[in-house]
Amino acid sequence: MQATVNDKSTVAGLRQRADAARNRARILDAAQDAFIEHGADVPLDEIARRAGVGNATVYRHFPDRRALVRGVVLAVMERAIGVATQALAEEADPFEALSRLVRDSVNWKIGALCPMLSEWADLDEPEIFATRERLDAVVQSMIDGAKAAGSLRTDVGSDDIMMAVAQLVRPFPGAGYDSLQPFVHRHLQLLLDGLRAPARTPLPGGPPTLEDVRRECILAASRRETRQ
Amino acid sequence: MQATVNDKSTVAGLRQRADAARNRARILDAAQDAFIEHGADVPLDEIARRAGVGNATVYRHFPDRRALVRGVVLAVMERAIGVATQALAEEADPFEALSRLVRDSVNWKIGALCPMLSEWADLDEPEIFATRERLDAVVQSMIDGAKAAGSLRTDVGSDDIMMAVAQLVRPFPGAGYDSLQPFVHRHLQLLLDGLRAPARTPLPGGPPTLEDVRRECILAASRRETRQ
Amino acid sequence: MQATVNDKSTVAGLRQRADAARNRARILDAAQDAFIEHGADVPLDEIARRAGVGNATVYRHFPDRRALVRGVVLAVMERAIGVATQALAEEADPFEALSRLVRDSVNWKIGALCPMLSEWADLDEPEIFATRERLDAVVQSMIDGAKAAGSLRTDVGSDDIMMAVAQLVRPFPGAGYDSLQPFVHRHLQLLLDGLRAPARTPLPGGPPTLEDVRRECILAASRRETRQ
Amino acid sequence: MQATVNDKSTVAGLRQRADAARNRARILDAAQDAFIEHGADVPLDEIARRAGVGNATVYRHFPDRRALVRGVVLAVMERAIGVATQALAEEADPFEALSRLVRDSVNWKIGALCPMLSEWADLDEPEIFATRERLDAVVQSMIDGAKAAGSLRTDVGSDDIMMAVAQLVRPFPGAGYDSLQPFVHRHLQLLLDGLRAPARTPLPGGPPTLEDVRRECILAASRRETRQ
DNA sequence: TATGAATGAGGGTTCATTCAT
DNA sequence: TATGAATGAACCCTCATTCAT
Repeated sequence: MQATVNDKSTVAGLRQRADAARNRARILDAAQDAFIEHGADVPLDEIARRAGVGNATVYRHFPDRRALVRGVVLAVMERAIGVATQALAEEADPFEALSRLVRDSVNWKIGALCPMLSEWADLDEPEIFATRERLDAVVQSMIDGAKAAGSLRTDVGSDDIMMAVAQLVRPFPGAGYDSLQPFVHRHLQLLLDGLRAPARTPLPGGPPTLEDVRRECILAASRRETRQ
Repeated sequence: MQATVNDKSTVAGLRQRADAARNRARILDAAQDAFIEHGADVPLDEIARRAGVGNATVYRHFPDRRALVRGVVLAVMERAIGVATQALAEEADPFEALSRLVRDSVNWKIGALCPMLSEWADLDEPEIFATRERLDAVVQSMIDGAKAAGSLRTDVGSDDIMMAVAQLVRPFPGAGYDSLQPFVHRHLQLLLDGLRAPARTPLPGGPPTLEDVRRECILAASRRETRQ
Repeated sequence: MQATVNDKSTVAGLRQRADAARNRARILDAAQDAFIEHGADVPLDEIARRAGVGNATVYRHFPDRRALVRGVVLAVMERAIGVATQALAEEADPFEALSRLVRDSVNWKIGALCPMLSEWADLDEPEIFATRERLDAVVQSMIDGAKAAGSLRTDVGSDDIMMAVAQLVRPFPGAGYDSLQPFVHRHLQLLLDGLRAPARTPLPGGPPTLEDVRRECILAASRRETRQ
Repeated sequence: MQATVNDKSTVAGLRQRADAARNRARILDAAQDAFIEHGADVPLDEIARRAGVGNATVYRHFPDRRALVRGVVLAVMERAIGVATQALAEEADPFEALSRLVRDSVNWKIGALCPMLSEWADLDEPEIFATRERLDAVVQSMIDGAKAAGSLRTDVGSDDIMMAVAQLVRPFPGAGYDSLQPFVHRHLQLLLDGLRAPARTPLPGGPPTLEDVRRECILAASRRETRQ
């Protein structure tokens, strides 16, 4: 599964040296934790230090911060797909499967998706896009099942839910992941209760998608450029 | 009301110059938006640029980042108190008052409270503390009324709600406030639906407070220092 | 005596306002102490603070740091001339008069001449030059008398002595004037003992003058420019 | 001998790269001259420029100004120890050995010890302390010998002499080392003549030590803090 | 005139990135 | 390939100087 996450490795099936592969994995792990704890702006030297390699080694594996963010984001989404797939397979009630995914989001470290929402990720990059489609697909099947079973309100979309979860499990800036612990499971539960059918009040507007957000971001960015 | 938010201004009744007052307000506004969009670590030069003043002018009004954070946090809380007080006075149903406060949070920019949870804020500073008590008091009276009226679930606390709202209306990093528009009102409505009595499922743990979060943040920071 | 020390004041005999004159004196006093304690690079705002005036008032009286340095240097030299003249008049033995001037140099704050030796003073400026000539004259008469009396070695010049004194009473950088107290009077006494006739060993070279130093400084500066 | 002066180099026998060692030496040399010419507050960028390296390279070798001051002070003291030891070994007359050390002080650049008296040096740091003890020991043995031989006045201490020498060979601020040439050897000779036995006049007070100066400096600094 | 306010330039320091071993 | 070293740009903050009241 990790094998699909490659930057320079396994180009044309070229097997990379064992120690190089090990370094790559250690860098990704270190980066994931560092992103969660310090945000996407953490010094790369800090990541190198955590991984126990020289800073230039980080650059060999990931030419810049974007590439590193990309690697981490792909790894996290793969993990999420795994969790969701398993939940869907093991839970009879689709709403329960969704709940499990949401509640578990702290454990599979959806928080490491933070940089995905920062300026450092390119959501349109093909592999990111494809992986996100696969994640969406499994979440969507949960949602469809739960709506059909009458346990999930029908006016929400898959991105509605994923975005709300991502917001709620996002650590406060400069605070680190632990700062969420006292609240996050309560917040997620409030959200799940709000998602239950029947809907207590209608939601304003229609279900938007991540693309809508991206459009806004791009607009905002261009406005910012103009201002300068 | 804003008059209580002063750092160097109106000390001992000394009227400050009109242009200085104007600059101070512009800096606060710029800082508020910049904190929301980029977090508490945004370069002060960026804030100066947005405010249309030289960087040293920022330092004249606010001797360091802490002072600037303090000014923004105080201003936001004052605004929130105003909104909440008015809602409480005008709405017959206390849950409706709470809903109005929550829905309006995008307008009074609760997101600017983010830096309050960073290392740059001192929640124990007297004026901050007093203002927070006043805000808590009015929110708490909403909550108490709504619980008494049987419209709000009884297992939530005031900080539960404020924190969840703050998370949901926080813009994506580097994205700007507008990026939330497609989602934010839906998310807030989902939250409000989840807050309705009767509670559909129990919340895990007991209602925590901002202090619990602060404690975690400080612990994390000290752990970070230790590691180095 | 102070009346000769003027920058913009008493232009064409125009009497300045009493409060302006008072401010000017306070600024000079504050600058003198600040220069002694912190060196010629002390912030002008600090001087304004000590003088109890606004910073712009300093600029009104002294358009830039050079002018302020000039004012202080002139005042100190005037004081030195006074001390020397009096010593010459009161002491029968000219070497004793010289000793008194040297020993007293700490009191009349020759240390405030520090900035004269920094990049901030222009020794060729007419009034500075003239005042220095007057000081040299009185010192020279002491020296001539002492040499004639056979108590001062004959191979020293007036600038030899003044420079050595200035060096010995110069506070250590960043240290302030008090740091000298434990040593300075011993050092000055060692110097005076070394000046006694008969000379125990000949001095290398001939007696140089301040101008020789200036020539070296200018050469060094031009070399520095070239290097860049 | 220089080998004992290391900060990061040769830790646990780890050989550092040749170019890094070269840079380190060039930075130390440049810093030494810059300290002599401009004092301990000279911009580090200026030092980097003189050394022909980027400013960040200075920071790599010396994490802050204190470390750089420490490196320079250690190097100078080592050099002084070398000169003094050799003089003591080669000169039969101990006063002559002392004279040679004093006259040579311009060459071994005792002036670079200035920052030792600023806020940037920590005289209690173990290696500094130990090196100073070694320097004191050799100077003291000169002095003891010369006193015993009846050629040095008995009321002076080792720090008396070293401090006076340091003062006399200190270049004028902004002037560069060369500006001293016309005077410095004459001043040093005057001092040596004043040091000869028998003493022509008694010295005021008792022989103080560097520690006395440090105490004054620290007191002055604290007073300065208090005033603010 | 005296003053508080504004500002641009510069110094200290960190960090992403490139280079040389 | 992996690494320590080097560097320039950016940020925070201070200060000399100018401006507006």
